[in-house]
Amino acid sequence: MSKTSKTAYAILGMLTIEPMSGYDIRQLMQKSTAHFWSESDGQLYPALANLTELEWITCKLAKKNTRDKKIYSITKKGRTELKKWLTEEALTFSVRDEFLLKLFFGANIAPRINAEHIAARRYQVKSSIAQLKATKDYLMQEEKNSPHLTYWLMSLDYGIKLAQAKLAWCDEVINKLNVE
Amino acid sequence: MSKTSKTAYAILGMLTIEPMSGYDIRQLMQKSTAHFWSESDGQLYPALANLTELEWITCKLAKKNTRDKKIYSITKKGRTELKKWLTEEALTFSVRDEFLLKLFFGANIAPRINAEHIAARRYQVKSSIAQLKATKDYLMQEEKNSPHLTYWLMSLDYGIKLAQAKLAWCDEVINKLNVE
DNA sequence: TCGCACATGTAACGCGTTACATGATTAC
DNA sequence: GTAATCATGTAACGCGTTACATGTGCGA
Repeated sequence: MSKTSKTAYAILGMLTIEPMSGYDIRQLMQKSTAHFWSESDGQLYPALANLTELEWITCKLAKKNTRDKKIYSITKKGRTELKKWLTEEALTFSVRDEFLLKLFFGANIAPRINAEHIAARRYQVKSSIAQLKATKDYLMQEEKNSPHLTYWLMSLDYGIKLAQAKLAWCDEVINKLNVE
Repeated sequence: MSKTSKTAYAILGMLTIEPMSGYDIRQLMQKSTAHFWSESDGQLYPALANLTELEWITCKLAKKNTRDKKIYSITKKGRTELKKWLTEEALTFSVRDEFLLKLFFGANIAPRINAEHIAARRYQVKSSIAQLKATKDYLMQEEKNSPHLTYWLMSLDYGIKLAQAKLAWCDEVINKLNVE
């Protein structure tokens, strides 16, 4: 197991929800953790093979009509490793926001162009709020009894709160640039 | 020039503030853009050499006492390229927050442990707010006449607003976990 | 019948980090 | 005298993305 990559744990975590295929995991990540964590295909599939070899997960072939599908489940060993990781302090945190980097150097171009960039960002943020809220409503209806619900809602509320702060900031700075 | 890396532009932008050494650029990044953008030594120094070769920047040796120091300046060509980039829409945006990933899977461990993680995070966020505010105060006093000030304050306000939202979220979810 | 969603993977590439190497100066 | 800061770089490594390869099933 690699010492720095968290891909394995992201997979293990997803498999505590229910047994899933690699494709399902990717879909679920895009719907649920994308606003703070994501993995690409090139990470996911090799990691699944590796975890199977380690016996942290097992694989069962499912015939879905004529097409094969690999359904992965977490093992006892896998659960132990996951819990160990969940208990440790989180260290990895990285952001790279090209938009803010450009704005930081905004004095080099016309205020109008910066204002346009902010307006575009505002639109994106607004869409993301709508999407996060829709997911929240969906979960509260469809996953009422899931033991995961509390934590899923927490991570969603985090995303919503941050996005709302971003929105408020956009409005504030657009005003500042327009009066200049 | 690489098509995906923004290191070159981050350097060019910094050099529009004033001529600087590689060491200065790194220091400045850590003090100013770290909350949304950063570069490591292994990116910075080769990029400086590369940009000099392209004539987007120039290099002058400064004798600081007996020790050599390379002071870089942005060229006209460099300014043109920077402005071009600043005008284009920002595309790169990535976050990886291990803390939130762990919380998302929090149902697998005791609520108390999750609460502890959140408390640790709360402390970090609080420190970062203090630091961002201190930087803001410093800039408003010491850079009153800089043409960059408006944009620097905007990026700081972004960081402060977001951190405050994070703080509010921490308080909210800690309460939720404690009453359970 | 055309395109999209489902489904699993591999290979190349290069970005970005970490550790290493070196040495001067300054503050305690 | 010794630890921290100033100062510049290189080399190895591997994480993570992107593009490629392949094929099925289904709805319009």
